Amino acid sequence: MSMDYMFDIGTEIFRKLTPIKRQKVLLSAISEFAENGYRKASVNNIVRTAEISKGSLFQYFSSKRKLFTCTVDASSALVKDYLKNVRDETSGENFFHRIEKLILSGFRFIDKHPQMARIYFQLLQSGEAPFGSEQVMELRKNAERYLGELIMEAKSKGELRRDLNTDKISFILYSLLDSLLRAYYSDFIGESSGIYRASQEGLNTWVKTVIDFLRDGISIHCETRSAENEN
Amino acid sequence: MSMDYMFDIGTEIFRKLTPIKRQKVLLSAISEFAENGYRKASVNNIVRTAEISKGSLFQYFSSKRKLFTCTVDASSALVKDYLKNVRDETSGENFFHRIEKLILSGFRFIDKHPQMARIYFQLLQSGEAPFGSEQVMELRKNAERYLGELIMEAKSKGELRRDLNTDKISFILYSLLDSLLRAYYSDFIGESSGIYRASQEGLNTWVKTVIDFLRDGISIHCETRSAENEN
DNA sequence: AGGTAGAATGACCATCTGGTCACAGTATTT
DNA sequence: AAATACTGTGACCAGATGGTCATTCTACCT
Repeated sequence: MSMDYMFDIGTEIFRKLTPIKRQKVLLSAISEFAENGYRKASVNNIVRTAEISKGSLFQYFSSKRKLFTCTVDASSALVKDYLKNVRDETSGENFFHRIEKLILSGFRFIDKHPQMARIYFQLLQSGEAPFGSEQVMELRKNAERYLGELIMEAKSKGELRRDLNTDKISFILYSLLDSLLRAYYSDFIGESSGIYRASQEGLNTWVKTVIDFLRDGISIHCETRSAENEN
Repeated sequence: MSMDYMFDIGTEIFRKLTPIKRQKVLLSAISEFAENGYRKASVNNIVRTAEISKGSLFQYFSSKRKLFTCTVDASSALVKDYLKNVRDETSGENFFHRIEKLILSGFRFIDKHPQMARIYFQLLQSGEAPFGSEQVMELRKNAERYLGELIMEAKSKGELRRDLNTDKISFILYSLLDSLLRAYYSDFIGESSGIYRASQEGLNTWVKTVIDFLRDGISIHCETRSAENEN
């Protein structure tokens, strides 16, 4: 782990640099993009904080756009790592436990890599991407596919109802998880709900609420339900 | 309705203009902001499509920022209108029916005012606002409060379980609805799920899926559930 | 030490930005 | 008809943007 995520990135010249310098440049870029989004991010700022000349930056990455896609690639490589870890570590466990661990792992990712999280979030919903929306779509599709696999596995193990549409539930589940993580990350989404920078305990009760909701919904249950359905 | 949403907006001079001209200016601004977001939106473009001089625009709205907040105000006034209508028209109906109508009303809003919807969406999650995040938070809080009232009403009518935390469920519900509407609006969110520009029929099955999910969750139910809980 | 290949540099470029203001145009009042 | 008040206008401003390239510097090879 650690710095593997910045390997196949940038031009040859960039890859010849010492790891320290490479990291300094990439971290500067990540920081600037995270803080300002793609458009307002300034290459001038990046070269200043990275302490290199502008000419060098454009020798490392042929354009601002390219530099951005590289930072995104680095970030999504890390995300995939987290996802894979959760899947492996919870293999065989109950579906709802797996989702619980997935959420907690998401919180940890945000704690450790808030700037990458920010880039990722901005990208995934504002669509303010310098490249076509296909690549953004691909990121989302990957996540939904991942959830879809968990769901199918759980269905076959009898933990979920078989009549559920996997794709639709994947979408719904993704929306929910995404929203939780965003709320943990962002003040103006999460403050009212109390998720933003919540304590471990606060997070746990939130996760419990969400899992319960996933499991059973919100209606009055069982015998009573059939009556309620008629209105 | 129709054009009421652009009344108390802009400077005195702007308000003295003929409604036609006012609308032309505001629509130009809305269009530009929707297409490019706040930052990339260009006042030069706005004055060009509105066919006024730049000097005039800055006499109507003292700054780009002010112009933006005015378009947002206009949009959110319209949104409130829609919300209020749904609440009034479904008064007394079953909770899940109300939510269903709320979603459908959301789709209609997007159909009729796609540009306003875009501005609203961008604002509410990218946080790329020219003003403090408090105002953005306020928009979201309003929506959650609205849902919270529906939920409390339903609880008191015995349609929802009393042990549910209203605030948390409001948050979850908001996330779900927001995500649905976004998917209907945006290609790169909604294409994989098939919601994007879906037919009326496609939308209906989606709404049904979501409502069912809300009602009952995804686990195996009743007798079987207690066994499942143990793993 | 001299030569050479490749990397670092920052002044410079065209273009765009939000915003201003002296002036021109047009009603309205006297 | 003259004077006054108000609105419209676009050339112009300072600043920032992404990107370039002739030049300088550095390090390795002979």
